[in-house]
Amino acid sequence: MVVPEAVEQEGLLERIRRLVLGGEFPPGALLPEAYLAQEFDVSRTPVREALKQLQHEGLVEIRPKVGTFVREPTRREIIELFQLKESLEGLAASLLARRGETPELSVLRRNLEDSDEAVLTGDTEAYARLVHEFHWTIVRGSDNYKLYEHYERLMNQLAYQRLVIRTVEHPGRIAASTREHHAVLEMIEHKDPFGAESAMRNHVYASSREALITEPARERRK
Amino acid sequence: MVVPEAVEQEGLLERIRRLVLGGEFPPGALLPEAYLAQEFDVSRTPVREALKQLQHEGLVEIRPKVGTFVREPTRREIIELFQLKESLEGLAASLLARRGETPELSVLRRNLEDSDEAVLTGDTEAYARLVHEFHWTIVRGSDNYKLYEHYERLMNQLAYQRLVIRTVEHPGRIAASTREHHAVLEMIEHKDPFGAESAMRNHVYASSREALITEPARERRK
DNA sequence: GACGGTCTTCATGCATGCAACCTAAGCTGG
DNA sequence: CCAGCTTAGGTTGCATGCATGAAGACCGTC
Repeated sequence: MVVPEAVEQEGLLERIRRLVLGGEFPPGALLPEAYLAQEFDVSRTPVREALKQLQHEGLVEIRPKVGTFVREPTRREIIELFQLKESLEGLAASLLARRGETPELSVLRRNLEDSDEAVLTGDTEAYARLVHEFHWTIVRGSDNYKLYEHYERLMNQLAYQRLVIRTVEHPGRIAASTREHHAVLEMIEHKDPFGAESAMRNHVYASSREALITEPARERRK
Repeated sequence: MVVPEAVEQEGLLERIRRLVLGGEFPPGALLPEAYLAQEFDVSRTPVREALKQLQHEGLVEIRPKVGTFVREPTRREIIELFQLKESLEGLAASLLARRGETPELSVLRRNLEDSDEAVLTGDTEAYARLVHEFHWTIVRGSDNYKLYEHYERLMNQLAYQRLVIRTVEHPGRIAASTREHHAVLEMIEHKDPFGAESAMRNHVYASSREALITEPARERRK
């Protein structure tokens, strides 16, 4: 699947998004247009356009005439987003299972081999990367680009990178997660859409529960 | 559920979106910033911001240095979007079935009564409106605002209004659709999340097949 | 008549300037 | 000492001007 990325101005949006997701600015911090403009050596106009995008993605909050602030999803929103994640990834697994032999399948097989090894060696960093690849490969393998787009948006809203790191650190979770991944791939290889969807949803649900346990219940700015 | 709508500049985005969805400009037509600016009595800057939003929603295509054009989804994209619709509405029905007695349930009951009457009297216009309300009520009743947001975005991409009109005109479809609506509500009232999801997905799938049959396979601008 | 090159026209992309407005700090009076 | 008001600083919101670039028309030539 081709993932077009216009280099033109999308670069700026990407860079600002990375800035926000990367945690360079703590949640609640002010993101002045002028600063970003100077930082990226452009004028305020394209910065404004990018920030408006990020607002619609839910990553920042623009308080009119006041400023743009880094937004942190509430616990409730995270739960809501994980429910969506479960549904979308379930759909992706189902669609992938319907397809014939695709390049994504060999990627998944290789991924699980590497994951097994990462579990044995205790390389949590590599494991986190492989988990990431596993999920994205399934979504890309669904051969549904609109699903891919919505999933991308969803992941951006989840500020996923910050969450998954903590989740992976749980000792027992890694082994369980790997087993679930194997189960998902097995269903896909058996061309069982329903089973694949079910396995995927179970996996996402279990994974989200872990993430929510780790996630402290913090609220801010009434 | 509260649906906040900032009146500030969202009004402009909404109005331009309505212009595009309403079919005032045929697909492929040029949407000059200057024209829109004059039409809505603002400068080009806010118009540009709104158009960039619509581009990310998939409603328009901005060809750099050339112009902004109304985009028509391809047949393949419509299929992809309907698959997403099936998944999201299935999730919504499932979540609604998990909830206790909510105001949305009485809305749905009333909706089906009115629908039955519209079927008898052959009032297709009222029926189309009721179908619209039925689906949105379920999504709102899911009590998942992120789902609501993604669904809204999905529906915008589907340019739904143009599609559903043609679908409803099929004679046999209306009766079947009503039966399916009743089945969905029954599952929800029985607090059967799995059954509700299943019934909803079946309904959306059947409805999408009708829409795709009616939809001519047209492609444009290679 | 057809083809190639140039040129005009037009729309976007971005920088900049100014006004509106919100926030907070400081000041004054009680 | 505190409360209310005033004022100054800062940030966004929008209008405007200019440069860039693309697409089509037009003209000259073969």
